[in-house]
Amino acid sequence: MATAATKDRILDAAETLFASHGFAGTSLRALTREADVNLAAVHYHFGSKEAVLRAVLHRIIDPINAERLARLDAVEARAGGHAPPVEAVLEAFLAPPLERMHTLGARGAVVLRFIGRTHNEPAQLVRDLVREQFQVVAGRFARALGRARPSLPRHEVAWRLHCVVGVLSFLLAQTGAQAVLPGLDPRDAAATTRRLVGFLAPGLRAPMTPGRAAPALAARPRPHRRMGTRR
Amino acid sequence: MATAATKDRILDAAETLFASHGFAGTSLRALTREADVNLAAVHYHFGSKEAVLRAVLHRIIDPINAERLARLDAVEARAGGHAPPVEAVLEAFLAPPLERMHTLGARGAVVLRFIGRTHNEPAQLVRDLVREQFQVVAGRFARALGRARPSLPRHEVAWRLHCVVGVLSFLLAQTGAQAVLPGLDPRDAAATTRRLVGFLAPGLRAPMTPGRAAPALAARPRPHRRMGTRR
DNA sequence: GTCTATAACGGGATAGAC
DNA sequence: GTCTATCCCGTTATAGAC
Repeated sequence: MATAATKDRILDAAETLFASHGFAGTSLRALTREADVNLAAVHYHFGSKEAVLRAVLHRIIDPINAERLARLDAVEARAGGHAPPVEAVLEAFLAPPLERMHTLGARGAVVLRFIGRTHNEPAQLVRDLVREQFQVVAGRFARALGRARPSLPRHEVAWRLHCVVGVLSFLLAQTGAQAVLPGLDPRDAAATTRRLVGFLAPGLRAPMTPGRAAPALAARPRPHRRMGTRR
Repeated sequence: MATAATKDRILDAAETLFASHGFAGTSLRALTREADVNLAAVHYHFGSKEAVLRAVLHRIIDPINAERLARLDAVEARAGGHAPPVEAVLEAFLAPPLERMHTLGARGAVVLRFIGRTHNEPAQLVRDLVREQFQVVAGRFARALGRARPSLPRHEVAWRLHCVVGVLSFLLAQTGAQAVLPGLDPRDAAATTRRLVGFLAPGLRAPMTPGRAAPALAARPRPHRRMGTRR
């Protein structure tokens, strides 16, 4: 069908450009140039720039979140009534986006960057849409992690999961960038996942931070203030 | 002096708007409205929108990075030839931006969000400027962490520091947002720092991830693929 | 469904009076 | 140093022919 091709070309181009320059930084003309499509076609198929964004977001994020939930189901089923270990829950959360790289082929790197960016997009609209789609997933994973670490207050678990999202989105956002991640091969999703789990799981397993911290923690530079007042 | 007031009002407004809507999402007209300044004044004082960005970036980031280095100096001096503990190095890195909140008063929350955003700004220009200013700091902290964990390959240390930046920037970017961080009081910098150190230090202390991971880690849903091909 | 043409407006930048 | 007025271009969106 020739008509579907146009629509998909628009979505592909939008992915690429939004991933690289953000929503506000991408004009519809740049989009039509990249997609080799007429300007009016965009409005015919989607109605507005905002609608294009919504479509792109769903196409990318929905399958990943579905896969996350499916894996969490599997992990919990395997644990059979018990709380699954933190590492398994983490992997169910982290692996789906990382593995997306392969199933998407050439578009993989772009999509990963897109996902990474969305969580910190300046455009309010983008963040709202993402949060909305993400809410269910975050809730289920927070509960799973809470069961794995019952000694932690619920808000602490939620906060730590939030940190996990921060790391993931930051790394994804730089996919394909100039060697910022030495030794990290974005095409080896399994290795990246293991590495991330290895880094994050200890933090999730850590006990509550004590009011008074480790000995060296009190080390502040004595009156040495060089923070600079306004010039 | 009445002339300096205009320039500073422009910088203040730029901070606020760039932090909220990003570089591309902020127009010079919006800027002049916020600053209550004439459009031509912006060009007189700075020359271009890009130059405004550069000025704002330096005003915010330079003192924080200087403070980071000063604290790292202090921490290393205290260790007296030995490698300072991971926790102390982490705190020297994390505390300065978090404490900035206080010294800046009302502008504090805005500035924090700005810092968080810049690391993931869609605009290439912003990321380049930030990377340039950040390079020296990142290098010194990576070396300090490497000395603290001599058994880790250098690129692994760099990668983990990268993850730390990811967490920090993600949290900062949401400063002042709608209760996304339950239980985290952005005005108590010391508590936030402790909490972050408590979460991140275990990951930095962790040994290299083994090729084959922990038992539960192999848990993948068997042919269950629901990742969704393109529709 | 796809095109051209254009509307209606906002963008950054600048000239020149004061 | 600060203003008004204006240039010129790019922006989203739409009308209407094909």
